[in-house]
Amino acid sequence: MMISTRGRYAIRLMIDLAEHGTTDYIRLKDISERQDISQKYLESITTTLSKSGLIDGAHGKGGGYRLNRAPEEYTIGEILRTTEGSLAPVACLGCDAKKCERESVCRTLPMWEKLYNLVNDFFDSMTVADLMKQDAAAGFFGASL
Amino acid sequence: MMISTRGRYAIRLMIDLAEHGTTDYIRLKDISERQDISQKYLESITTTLSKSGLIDGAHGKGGGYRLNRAPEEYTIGEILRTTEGSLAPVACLGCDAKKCERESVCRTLPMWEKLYNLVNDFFDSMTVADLMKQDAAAGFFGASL
DNA sequence: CTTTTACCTATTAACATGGTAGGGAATAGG
DNA sequence: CCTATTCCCTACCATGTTAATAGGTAAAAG
Repeated sequence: MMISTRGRYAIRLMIDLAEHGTTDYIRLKDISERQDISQKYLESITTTLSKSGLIDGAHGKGGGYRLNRAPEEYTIGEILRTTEGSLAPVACLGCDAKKCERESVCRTLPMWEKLYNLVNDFFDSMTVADLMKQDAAAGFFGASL
Repeated sequence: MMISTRGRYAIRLMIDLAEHGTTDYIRLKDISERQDISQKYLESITTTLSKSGLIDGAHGKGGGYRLNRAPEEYTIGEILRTTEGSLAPVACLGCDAKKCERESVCRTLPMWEKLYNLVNDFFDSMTVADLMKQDAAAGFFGASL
């Protein structure tokens, strides 16, 4: 397992925001009902996204959340790295990497690094807008590779 | 995190076996010392690998473990799937996938499936022999992609 | 029949995941 | 000002996974 519910819910939340609010603020309550995710759990995710500047929150009546940019300007990689911390496949890579003393003789490190790049490039190559466009039944992913 | 110590140790163990024993059995004690991994922990990994037919174990004096095939006939994907269970990036994919009722309307599932294939193909495209050949200081991975 | 090795079955400490609970602070509308 | 609404913040918890350790049993060699 690599991507937890946090990251996956974050993506669904961003898509929901993109679909339902262009300029208006969207209440968490509505997103919670539409996406069938606990409002309390969503709160912890929006807090992270808001602090990182991905979304904008407004208090009080008429408040809620709103995207700060156009959907095509959010890469999935950015969303996942914000909510999951790092997409590193092993402990010796990524932001909170613990230095390994076998690093200089490690025969597998180059492999992990290559995969790390592969995964980052994969997620950075698609945006929230891309996921909106696709039809669930016959996604455009089916064709290529 | 995606690959735990179990899978990483398994790869190192297979490389060690490939390097030190062509026909002879290699004692776990020696591997443990060379790789600096607890012998007891290695035991739990060799049990899995042995049951799946990747390696062959022999009791008593002169016993130990041995590869069943040539190093170039073991893909890294096979080793990792054996020890880690599945390389699925999310809970709704892989061997122990929990059926999701949103599957038919899920906008992100095709993305996870594509990544899943990407990761499996990545690990299936390289063998134990490939990792043996490469020099740690300047691996051949550095060049491509 | 003793040594050496693999093999088997627990148990454990630490950590991550996936939430829940209970408020506080700000804003809008009256 | 007052009240409802909404985001925001801190703490807590139940469960599962990870990364081992412990203590044995079985088989093979000599």
